[in-house]
Amino acid sequence: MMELSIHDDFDLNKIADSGQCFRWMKEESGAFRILHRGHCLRIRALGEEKYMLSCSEEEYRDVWYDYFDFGEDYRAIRERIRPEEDPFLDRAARFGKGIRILRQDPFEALISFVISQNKNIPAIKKSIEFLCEAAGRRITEPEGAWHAFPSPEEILALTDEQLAACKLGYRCGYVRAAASDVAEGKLNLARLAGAPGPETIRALTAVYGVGVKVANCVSLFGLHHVDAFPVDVWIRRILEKEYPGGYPMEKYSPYNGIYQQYMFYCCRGTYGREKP
DNA sequence: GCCCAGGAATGTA
DNA sequence: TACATTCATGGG
Repeated sequence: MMELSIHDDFDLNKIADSGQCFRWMKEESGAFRILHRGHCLRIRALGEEKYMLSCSEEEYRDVWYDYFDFGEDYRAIRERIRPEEDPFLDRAARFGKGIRILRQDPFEALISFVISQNKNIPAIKKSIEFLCEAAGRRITEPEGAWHAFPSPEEILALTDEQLAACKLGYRCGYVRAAASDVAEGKLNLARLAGAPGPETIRALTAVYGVGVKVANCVSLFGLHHVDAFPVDVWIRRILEKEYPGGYPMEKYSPYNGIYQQYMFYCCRGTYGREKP
């Protein structure tokens, strides 16, 4: 156990609800249980920018500091927005203040966003949990048992029936193809983390079942290319309404992905109904 | 029952 | 290149 003070943007509830991670679980105590690379963390807000974490200081330094991207100054990134030039984005960023882009495992992000296509977020979470229970390493702790996200090989070891039981529908073949490309080395995610954006999108969209939108989600959430800009149905509606003359992508480079998250969090589910 | 979901592959003109 | 259709399943 350790206590932590964070003075930069950091809001657990907003991050959990931002659509970038699917394995955060809110416990009855109000703490979040987070699974990441075979580690399990319970974290709870204490108020006054203080947090209680269930890990050792060593594990925090080795795993969680990086995961939460605490090396980045999100307040400074928000303050680059000029309210007089872009009142909508300013409003979205203030509403989404506290969101960070997690440094999630690239393979987990790849499979998760392949599964995400044409599903809503609760359904995505269920499918991913089914997949982890079916294929992921079981980890038992005093606080309970859980399953790590499976490796490519562990996914490939599943039968078609086992994969279908995860309620992946027509995405079963996509998941298998993505796992296979990574297992065979045709897709080198570690290398792409340091590759240019366009090359990364090209390599990802070469995978069967990965289109431009999923490729951008993997770039942003799995490879931490914070300039990647996923356009889903909600972002498309937001851009059509708020930026009829076109969204100024160059102006906001290299932080387009972060601003996209503010817009997504702020407006998902509202456009077509009412304004934020 | 009905419509839609952090879409992509495939077919058609 | 630009649309249209199809895909499997669950949430609301």
